[in-house]
Amino acid sequence: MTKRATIKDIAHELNISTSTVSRALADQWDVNPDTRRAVLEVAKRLNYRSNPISLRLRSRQTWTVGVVVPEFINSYFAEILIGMQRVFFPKGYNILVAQSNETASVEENNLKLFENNMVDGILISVAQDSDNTAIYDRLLKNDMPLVFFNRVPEDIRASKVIVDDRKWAFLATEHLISQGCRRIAHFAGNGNLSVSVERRHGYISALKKHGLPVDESLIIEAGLQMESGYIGAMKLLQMDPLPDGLFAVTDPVAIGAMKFLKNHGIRIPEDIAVAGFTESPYATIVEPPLTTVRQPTFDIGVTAATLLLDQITSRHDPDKSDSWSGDNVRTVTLEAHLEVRESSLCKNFRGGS
Amino acid sequence: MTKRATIKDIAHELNISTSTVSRALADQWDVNPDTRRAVLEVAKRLNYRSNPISLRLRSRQTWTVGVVVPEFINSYFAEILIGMQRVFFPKGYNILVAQSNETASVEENNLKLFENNMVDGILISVAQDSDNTAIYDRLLKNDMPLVFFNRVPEDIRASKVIVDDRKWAFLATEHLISQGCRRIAHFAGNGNLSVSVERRHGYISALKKHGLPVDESLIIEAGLQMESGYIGAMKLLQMDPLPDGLFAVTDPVAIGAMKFLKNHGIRIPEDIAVAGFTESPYATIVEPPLTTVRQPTFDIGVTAATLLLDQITSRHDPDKSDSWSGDNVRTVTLEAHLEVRESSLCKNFRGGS
DNA sequence: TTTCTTTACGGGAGCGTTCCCGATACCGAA
DNA sequence: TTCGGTATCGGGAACGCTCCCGTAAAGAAA
Repeated sequence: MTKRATIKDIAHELNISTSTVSRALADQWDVNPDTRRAVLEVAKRLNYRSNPISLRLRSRQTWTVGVVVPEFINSYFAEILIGMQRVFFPKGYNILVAQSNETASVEENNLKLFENNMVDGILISVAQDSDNTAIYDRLLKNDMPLVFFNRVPEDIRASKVIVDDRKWAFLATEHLISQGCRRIAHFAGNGNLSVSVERRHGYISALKKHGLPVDESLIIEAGLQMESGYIGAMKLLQMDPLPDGLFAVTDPVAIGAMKFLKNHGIRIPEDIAVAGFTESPYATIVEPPLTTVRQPTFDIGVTAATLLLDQITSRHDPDKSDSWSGDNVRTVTLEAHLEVRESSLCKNFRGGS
Repeated sequence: MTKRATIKDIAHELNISTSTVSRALADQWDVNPDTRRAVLEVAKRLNYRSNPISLRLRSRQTWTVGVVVPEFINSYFAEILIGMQRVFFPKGYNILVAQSNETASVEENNLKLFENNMVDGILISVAQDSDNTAIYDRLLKNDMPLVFFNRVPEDIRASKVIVDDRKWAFLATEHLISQGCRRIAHFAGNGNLSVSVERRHGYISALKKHGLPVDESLIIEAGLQMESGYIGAMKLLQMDPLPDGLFAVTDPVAIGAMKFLKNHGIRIPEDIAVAGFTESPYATIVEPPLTTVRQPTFDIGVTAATLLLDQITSRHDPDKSDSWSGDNVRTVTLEAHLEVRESSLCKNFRGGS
């Protein structure tokens, strides 16, 4: 009852060797159909299931991959994780998840944990204040399969899965302009994070394209979460005149700002139009519903996982093993979608149909 | 570079046996301090880290636990998972997470996956339509450490971590009554789910205690997600007169209902006061902010994980091994908190300070 | 009959580690 | 000198499995 049947039990029962049982179970050619049948029957009767640990020891693989995310209570990364599961589970891989809590040192510990556990590969979206480039480099040098997604370091030669943050920030800002906004503020994320930098660039180039002045005082550097939205909105309120548009680096930031502004009698979108980034369920809950850029979260997970899986399997191929020439380094850019909602429908449309 | 140092490498380098190295690393008594020092030095130089797989094979433990949740994009279960991580990671255990998507068959597959992976224990919150009692029984009979949390089966003799759903539903309903509501509708979850049953009971007994009639037509059985809120609200609107209160089985249901009602010109809380259950970030985002019962998610995770850990470790104790007498079966009930917000502040308070 | 090939199976090493047990060497005591 | 004791170490099995290699039996080809 409590003891799990092993290959030895089957062998003993049939008076054959473990080798033969192993071959029968593995459906090899050099085993008599009769014995194979007998083996399978006994295996079924004893409810035999192979011991995954021994297989891992033998194959010198853990069949486990590690995923590091900044957090996963905001549904964005949770959805990505589901996409990754869809790829790895059918292939017999397990997934270990760790949160960096936006902290570089925690991220480093997570990576060490994964190394000690000898994961076969790592998927990572870097923390807000991360400067762990040296660690990524070491991992890559040690031949650890590694794929970045969503938040990626600039100067690392590794596979990445992203959306074109700059492009979609540009389009979101342009949308605000098209709605009649002329003084558009931007709540930017922290400096060195790829998504922050790119989205800020997109914002600026949209202004430039449409001949609007780039006013640095309208760019408020805060963070990525809701509290940052509050803080930014406080500064916003002190401006005279109030900007007529706001492009926030993330939805939570936008929502935090909206809450603060509404509490102070500012109407959205009439007084100020708002757009966020990275669709979340909140966007449809908040009032008015928030214009934002919807990312293909599930696909991001699937794509990143597939890239990693390629690296893992090709590593064991005798094809192109040690030479770096087997170029698995790819950057995949996925499409997104600008989800226009009421929070930004204003100005020339105001009072329209 | 690519090869990980083993105990053999150290032994070879120092011309001693692997046994001695093992003992030196394990800090045993019967090893010369000098050799121990030498071993540790070489280990450090070679960056030796023990191979977790071989340890698992030897110890006949996987140092892995499985967690089955209905979903984890709604932050509730995500927060619980973080609590579990806090317990297991420091002890060297890994966590495998699987979603049942509220489906019994998927849940069954998840459990089988965990069994095949030989997890040391399982934590589970059962799916909405689950009737996998036979499977839970089999797991328990096979000595699999098992702890239920949040959503638990009634008739299973296993450890459980819950909040008193009946009590808090009672208090939430009573709160609506105290606000002047006299015809309170209830959006109930599906029939057999523990939380649905208990919360419905709490709702009914609150009505009874305050001498209000229990009108079965006011109890609308839907689901647990936002769409159920829409559907319920549709039926609500057809009632004449409209109920003046609504207690929804979950926050998403409440929020879905609010959205529908607001779209149809119903004012909250003036026309109908609303309360939900299970705090989520949405509750503060939605307008008006939603009254709800806040659960100690992190503690639920910590508690469930601790109970499971106890079972796992005590199983390997020679103390009380095979006999069932070592009673690890416990039900822990954690406290919650009624979070009163504007969605339910009405009637006698209306127009007040 | 002899030789060769095919078919089917067993032996045993090895993955990395722990741990039981036996062996050696040295020391003081008889 | 001999003996029991202590400190230190090595040998080897074991965890469960795969896979390389060797080998026996049986049939086919010489």
